Amino acid sequence: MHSRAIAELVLHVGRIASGEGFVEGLTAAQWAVLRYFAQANRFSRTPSAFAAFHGTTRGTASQTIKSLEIQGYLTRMRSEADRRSVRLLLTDKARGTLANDPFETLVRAADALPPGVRSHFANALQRMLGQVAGERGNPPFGTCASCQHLQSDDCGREGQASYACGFANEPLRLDELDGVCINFVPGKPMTMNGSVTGAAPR
Amino acid sequence: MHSRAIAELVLHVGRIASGEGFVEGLTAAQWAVLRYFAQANRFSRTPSAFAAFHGTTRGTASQTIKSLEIQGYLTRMRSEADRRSVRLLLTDKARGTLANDPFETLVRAADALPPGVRSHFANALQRMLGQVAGERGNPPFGTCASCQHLQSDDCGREGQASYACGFANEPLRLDELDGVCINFVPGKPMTMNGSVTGAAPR
DNA sequence: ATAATATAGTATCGCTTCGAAACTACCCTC
DNA sequence: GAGGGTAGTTTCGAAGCGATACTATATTAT
Repeated sequence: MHSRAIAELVLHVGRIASGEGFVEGLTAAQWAVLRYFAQANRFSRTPSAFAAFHGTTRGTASQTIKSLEIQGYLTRMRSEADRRSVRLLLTDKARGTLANDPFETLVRAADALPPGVRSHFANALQRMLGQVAGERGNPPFGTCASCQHLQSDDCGREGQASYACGFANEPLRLDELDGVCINFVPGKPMTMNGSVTGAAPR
Repeated sequence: MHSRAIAELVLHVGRIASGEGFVEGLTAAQWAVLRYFAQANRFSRTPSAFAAFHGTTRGTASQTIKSLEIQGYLTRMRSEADRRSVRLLLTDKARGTLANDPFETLVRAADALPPGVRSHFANALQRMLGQVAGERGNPPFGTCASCQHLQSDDCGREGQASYACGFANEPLRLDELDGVCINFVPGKPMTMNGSVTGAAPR
């Protein structure tokens, strides 16, 4: 199978999985917003971050978000730190609805891959994304696990490592490490030694 | 990496690669039409087939095709066999323009995968497509190589096999075996009586 | 044959979405 | 505190889409 056919497959799978968007009365763009805010970390739950992620304009993102707010899927809070900024959170209604996302068929398909294949598949996809995003000037969008800004400080205590984001200068809870972040920089993959770098997060 | 993240990656790669559609003055939908008619085989170069492939309606497909015809990217011919039907062909202009398809970045990314990884990647993708298309009721769309309708008649002569499509009852030229077909049925991968059939799965 | 039904494709209508540009409010630096 | 940058919204026009109705041709039943 040739590269062109593979590329076409990627597009086709995505189109079929996310198209037919009118399940549950939501459009494809609206599903994308809900999915984004379900996986974005604390620093990235803003209209601008979604716009960058989705490759659209802030204006368009703003409209889609507003429509979801009106329907009760999102709630907004102004940021304390930056009064221009807005925090969006999924409502319980949204979390329930996400189970019916047409996109879930694709999740199941990924889940059905044999475990060995799955990890290689994911790696290949991530490489492709890196290359495509690079050529197109899109931000990479990854998780803390492989981000240059991740700082870990295990303090010599067993099983008690604490993490922080060197970019935001904020400590990170363990459950936050899996969130997608707009400030992601594809740095080195794994943990570092016990030395803390620079200023300690307060 | 979890299944959900993988699924999201597939969508995201596809979105970034095919989005930003206004390169060369064509929209994303128009690029999709050009790509389709560049790879569809003789039986599948019709508006309806494209609509089925792309997961849209015939009306929408008709509009997009008309716009491309007006711009000189497609030419139309009425079918001789079925006078309702229409054959669309890419013009030279279209073939030249396809080189600037934003989608080519994705092709390059697929091409940059190590050869061993690439084939596994393609297999995994195809499995996922099969599952998703099945759940969603989309036609599978594959090539003759793995289609149930493919009939080969090697006449005992070495290297002189001739092929035919049992569905259309038409002989197939060798160069037609790689085209995507709307009548594809995912039958057995490699039928052929006891003879060497290409490379073994490595 | 003729009628009924199905299919390929097109045209029209209204709704939604999108991107561009203008605008407000806020932050930061000098 | 002035200037420039950023977060977000609004407005507007263009394009896309899906639904529906329509024409023309095929196919099947009677």
